[in-house]
Amino acid sequence: MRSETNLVTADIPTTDARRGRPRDARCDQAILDATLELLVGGIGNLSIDAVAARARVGKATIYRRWSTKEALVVEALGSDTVTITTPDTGTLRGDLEHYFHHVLERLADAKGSDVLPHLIEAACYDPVVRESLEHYITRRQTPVREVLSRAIARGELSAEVDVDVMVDLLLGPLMYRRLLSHFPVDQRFIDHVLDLVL
Amino acid sequence: MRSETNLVTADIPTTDARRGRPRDARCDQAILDATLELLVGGIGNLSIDAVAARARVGKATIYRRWSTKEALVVEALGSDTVTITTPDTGTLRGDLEHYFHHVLERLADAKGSDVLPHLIEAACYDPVVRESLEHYITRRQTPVREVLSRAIARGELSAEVDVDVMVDLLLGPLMYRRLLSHFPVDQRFIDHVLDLVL
Amino acid sequence: MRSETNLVTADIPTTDARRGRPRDARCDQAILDATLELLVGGIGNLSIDAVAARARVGKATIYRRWSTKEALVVEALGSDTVTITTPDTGTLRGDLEHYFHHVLERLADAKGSDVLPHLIEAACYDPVVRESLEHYITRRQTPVREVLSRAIARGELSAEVDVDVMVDLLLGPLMYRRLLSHFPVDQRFIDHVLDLVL
Amino acid sequence: MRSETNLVTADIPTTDARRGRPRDARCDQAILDATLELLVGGIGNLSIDAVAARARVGKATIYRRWSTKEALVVEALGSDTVTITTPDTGTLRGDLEHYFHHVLERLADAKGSDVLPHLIEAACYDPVVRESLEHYITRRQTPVREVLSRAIARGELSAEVDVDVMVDLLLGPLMYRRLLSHFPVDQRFIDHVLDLVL
DNA sequence: GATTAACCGAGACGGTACGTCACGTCTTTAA
DNA sequence: TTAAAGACGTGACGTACCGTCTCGGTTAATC
Repeated sequence: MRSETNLVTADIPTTDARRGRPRDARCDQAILDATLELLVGGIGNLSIDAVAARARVGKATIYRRWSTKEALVVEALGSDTVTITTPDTGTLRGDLEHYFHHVLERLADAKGSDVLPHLIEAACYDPVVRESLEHYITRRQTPVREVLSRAIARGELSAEVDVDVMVDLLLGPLMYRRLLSHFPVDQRFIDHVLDLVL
Repeated sequence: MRSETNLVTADIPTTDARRGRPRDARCDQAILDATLELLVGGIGNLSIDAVAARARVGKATIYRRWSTKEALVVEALGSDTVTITTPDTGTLRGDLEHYFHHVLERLADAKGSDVLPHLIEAACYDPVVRESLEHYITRRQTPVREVLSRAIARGELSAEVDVDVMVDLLLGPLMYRRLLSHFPVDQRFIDHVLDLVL
Repeated sequence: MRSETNLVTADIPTTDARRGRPRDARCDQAILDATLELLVGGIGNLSIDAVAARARVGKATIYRRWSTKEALVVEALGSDTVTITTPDTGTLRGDLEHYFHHVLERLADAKGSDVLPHLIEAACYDPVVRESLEHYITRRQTPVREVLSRAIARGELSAEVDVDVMVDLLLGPLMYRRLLSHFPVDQRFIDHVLDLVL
Repeated sequence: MRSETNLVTADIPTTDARRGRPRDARCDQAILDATLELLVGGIGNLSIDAVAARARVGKATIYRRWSTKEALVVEALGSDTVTITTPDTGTLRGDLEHYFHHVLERLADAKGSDVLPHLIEAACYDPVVRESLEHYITRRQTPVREVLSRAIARGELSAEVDVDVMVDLLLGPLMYRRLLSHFPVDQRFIDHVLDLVL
């Protein structure tokens, strides 16, 4: 399974079929778990040495799978399989309000987290991280895209609307305010955005 | 001058008047120059040691002035005094198109730059950097705010619109797409955003 | 043949007859060849990984045969079957001069070789290597012993002389000077030694 | 003092006079002490990490002074300032017997030590270690040389005898037997050697 | 003019983490 | 059972920066 969807793993030669001792899946899991556990202390305090120690694994075993710390972190975050449920309230506005409500909660929980900003920076250097990050982001956008699609199907939204742009328009302001502005990201802000966009 | 607007410089006691040898202004400049020169290689390759070596300055001379690497970088970027002109085409749409045109150009120039993302991350840890970053961002938003204000004055835009939110709504999607998405930031995208927001 | 004289090989159970796949003799040869080839770069750069890679052999295949790197090296060197001829010039002095002449030539060839010193060190840890090293040394001493025996038989040397000590007295200074001193090991030195000992 | 006689220290630029913070002599001592303490466990178990930890010193502080582990060990051994007293019994034979008696004691104490063999090997690679090792060896030979000089002054030994060769002749067999032979290095052996040489 | 205090360059200091290498063992498929 | 391949835990390697600290030596304002 990992070999199919893996975007960030260090290159595996895969010369032919599979020769030699296969990788131990328990190692993958132990490493990812350790990463998530250490991640709560901020990505700045997350060292490969620490992950290796906590996962009771050699460092080489980590480097064999992920070429950089960020690649590892992205995958660890991705394995955080909190299923994002797609709301269905009947109206686009209702669905979005529902979705943003959850987002606000998550923001409040992990407020001040430096993980995403760090990955954004890492993505500048490492195209693999970049790709993986985009993959992660896309996954998180899924509910919004579905909500929008349904709205178009219902005729509530013009079929001419570019869903990609619409997603950026809904999520971009939120991210922008959080990362770069001193204004609060709260319910009032969400309402304003929805008022203006819809 | 520096002492007035400086937000990130390390505390200077300046207990009384000033005794002892005064700081050498040429050092400030040499350090900032060295920083800008090394910054082209990415902020990841910018070490204090390297800056000190290139500026032919002791490390302590840097730390005496800036408490962190990011504080130094922010100030070095601040000396990048490209004045952002506020367009005035008569219509809000025209003004914004004009403004975004410039932004696109800048993005194309320094594409893939990691400086802003890095500062965003640094701002998570260091409130001084955060403040300075917001200050920098606000400065860059000035033209948009002015354009919006004029539109409201002209009655082209409802007076009820929250300008702060409107700014996020215009700039957020752009930043979001640039940092997190694989979709291109181009004229077409700008048009779409303006179509939907206005 | 190997199984008879082998002193350092890892234990082979050979419990009963032979079951399973028999060992491939070509592996032995490939490993020894690879070892000798890599040995020219110094024993410090000789890793089991490298030998395995060069011999196109699994590491386990090496460990199955030799328990340590040094055991492997000793055996590889052992295949260096330069027969040491015993000179017979009629006089002890002449025989020894003849023998040392050859030794000087060999020293000049492989000067600076680190193999013997390394084995000496390895012998400190591993009694098997120690034994094998002594065996190797004894083999190289054979001509001297024979020459001395003949001298005693001829009455040229007192029958009371301890041949073992005499051998150390002749070869020790040479080795000592080569390994630990900055003085040259040359014909003049040999002459001096012979003058003093005989 | 160190700066005068130091043979193995990593190159100090010494661009001019002395700029920058001078090296802390206490670090030198702490490192050498730690090295000697750890050396009892064999040189194979002596890691730079361990020395640094025990000396409560950063690894860089070690590498700043000694480029290799062996260079460090040699200097540590050299700092072992057990003064080797020169015996004076009145006769050459008596002096040498006295000296060898001490040597045998030392051998018995540190029997099986791998330090010297290891340094001999290291000297093959690193000319600095080689030089330093020779220096160390020469220092240990001092009593023998003095004893021989006195014997020549007394007329007990021909003035034509090359002292350097004589030293090799006396010490070489001992070292040779210890490192390469299975014969014991005992009083009997010493007596034999002295009988034959004198 | 002497004192004093902060500056300056240089670079040593104790640390932390890095990414690599080799070790010797283990685990797979294939012969 | 051996073979090739290569993953595994371990542990040391030597390097790079970090931010702090000492040096000898300036450079003014104060005494």
